[in-house]
Amino acid sequence: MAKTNKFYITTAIDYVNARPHIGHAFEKTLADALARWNRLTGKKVWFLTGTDENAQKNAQAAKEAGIPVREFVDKNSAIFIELCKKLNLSNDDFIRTTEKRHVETAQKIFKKIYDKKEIYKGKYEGYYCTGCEAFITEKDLVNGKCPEHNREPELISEDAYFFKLSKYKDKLIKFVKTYIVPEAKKNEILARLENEELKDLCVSRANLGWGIDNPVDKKFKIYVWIDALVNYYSGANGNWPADVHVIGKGINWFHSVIWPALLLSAGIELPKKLLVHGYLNLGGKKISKSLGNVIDPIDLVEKYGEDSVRYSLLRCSVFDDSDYSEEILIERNNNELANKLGNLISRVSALAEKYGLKKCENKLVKKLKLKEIEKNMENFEIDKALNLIFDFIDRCNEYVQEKKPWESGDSKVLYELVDSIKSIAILLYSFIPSSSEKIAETFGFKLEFKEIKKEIKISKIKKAEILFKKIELEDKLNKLTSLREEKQNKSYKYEEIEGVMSMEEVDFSNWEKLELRVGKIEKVEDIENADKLYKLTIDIGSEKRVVCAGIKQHYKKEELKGKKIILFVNLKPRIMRGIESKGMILAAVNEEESKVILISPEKDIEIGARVR
RNA sequence: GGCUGUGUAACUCAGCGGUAGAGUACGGCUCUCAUAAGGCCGGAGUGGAGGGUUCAACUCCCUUCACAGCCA
Repeated sequence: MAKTNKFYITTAIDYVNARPHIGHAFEKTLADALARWNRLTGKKVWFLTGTDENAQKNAQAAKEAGIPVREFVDKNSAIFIELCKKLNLSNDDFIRTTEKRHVETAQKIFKKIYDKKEIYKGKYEGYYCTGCEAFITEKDLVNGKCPEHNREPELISEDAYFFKLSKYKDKLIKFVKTYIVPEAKKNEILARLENEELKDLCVSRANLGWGIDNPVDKKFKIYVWIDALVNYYSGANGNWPADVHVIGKGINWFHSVIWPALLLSAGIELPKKLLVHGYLNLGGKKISKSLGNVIDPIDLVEKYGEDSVRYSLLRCSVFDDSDYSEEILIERNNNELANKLGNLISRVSALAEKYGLKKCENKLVKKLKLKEIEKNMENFEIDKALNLIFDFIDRCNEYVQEKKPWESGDSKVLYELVDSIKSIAILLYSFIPSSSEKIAETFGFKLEFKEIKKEIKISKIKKAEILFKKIELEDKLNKLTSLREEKQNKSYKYEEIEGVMSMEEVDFSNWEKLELRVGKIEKVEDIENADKLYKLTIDIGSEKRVVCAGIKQHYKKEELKGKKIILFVNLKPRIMRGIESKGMILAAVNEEESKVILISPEKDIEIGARVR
């Protein structure tokens, strides 16, 4: 593959019907790190991100909020722009699909494919869910409602425009092999391409007033495929084809199959790579708005600073799902940024101020695996590159310990250390840019990749300011508690809507879904700061469960221990006071809740017995 | 339901046919240049479960369980 000197990278564009969550921040930060890295290594970079604003979903959300759509999307996309600034992203452009440049390009491409007779008019019949913005098949309906949005879809039979996706199957199979990273995600698409029949794709929808007009038939709008995907092309600013599209695994199919097919049809060059990243989980649960476990990334940056947030995000696995939480951020900030890196800068700058530097061969820097880091970055393995950089930081701290420059006053050792720090700061520039800038300023070097190989110029060094403040335990607890409460309220609300706790009559199939079993309480523990809750460890035969129960005011620990009770074992787990509660024990409760009486089997029976 | 992936120390994860690794947390020792930081040592795991292939399996194959994702 010929090496070009340009690097065009994009992120997925975001729906603006809600505030950005941490997943958005993750993807953008990943892309930014890659953009900055390539810029650093001398490429001409174009980094594009943006918002998807033409979706009917936005019109709907605006209606619910009671403001004009235009105003609604302006306001919300502004929040995404703010997020980019807060995260110190180096994006060269920010595209909004309501912009003229995009609307015109999308129409041009639609027309081009239409003229080629690969978009044709046909009939579409089916259930349309306005939440999904898609037709859903009858078998996916639950009680006649879309399971994801809990609303009834409309039965629509209408004229529609279709794209001949099927035509490109073979070309796509070939293309995808060099396109998708990582392997697992590639195989997923390949398997489907090879085994399933490609159906033609509906590329129009009825004109409901909001969206991009279908250029060949004003009764229609352009549907999301062409509308949204084309942003990468309309925002390319002469840099097409894209070198990397960074996307989440949920939209792999669209980017691996639909997007290239559209481009092939329109006679446009194909993008080079598709980086499919994993999702962030919060406490083991998928982050989703409906669950209410959203961390607002803008708040996070305001609390902890952009580099701590960026670093903690970039430390997550690129390809696999990872756990993310405020605790993890704090841990990484304190241990890695403050204790290891920050402290190294601090101690070396102090020693350098005192004893000065003396030029010599830098043996220490040989332990830096530069080639490997470069290779990792080429393969988008940011997490691995960071591992290697931080390994080297450890080596530097060990070196200080070993050589004891505070005793020897050895200015050669200090030279080696400062020169090594130079490499570290340059390598970290893509990840924690403003911190790298501060380090460069302290030691007087330029943040350019080629400087790694050059000897550092000796200059007068002054002890550095604190780079990363440690986050206090007290702060940490307060913040986490408030976040957690917020989460609990939201998720409780969600459950209510679901009707799980409602008093309506239920039919047998609903009852059947609930799994009640006999369990034995093995352990009873207090939970810090909780005056009503006990943490119970319950043996249910097949396993042991941790369940939180609000019965502290009604039962003593001794009363509970060894007791056999009945519990729900297939309830959705819930985080209570930071403990994941996997189940709920049954109790009879009177109106004013003064009496809470646990339900026990009337005679002895095996642990794990089903109650029905 | 079909397909794909994941399951390794208390936690977060790495590795991968050849005597189980890192970081954090925890316990002990130690230095004092530094952000009560650093360094050293230590405990810790029947590698989801069960089979098979092999001289040898966490690593390959099969089955099973749990979780996650995709199904246009």
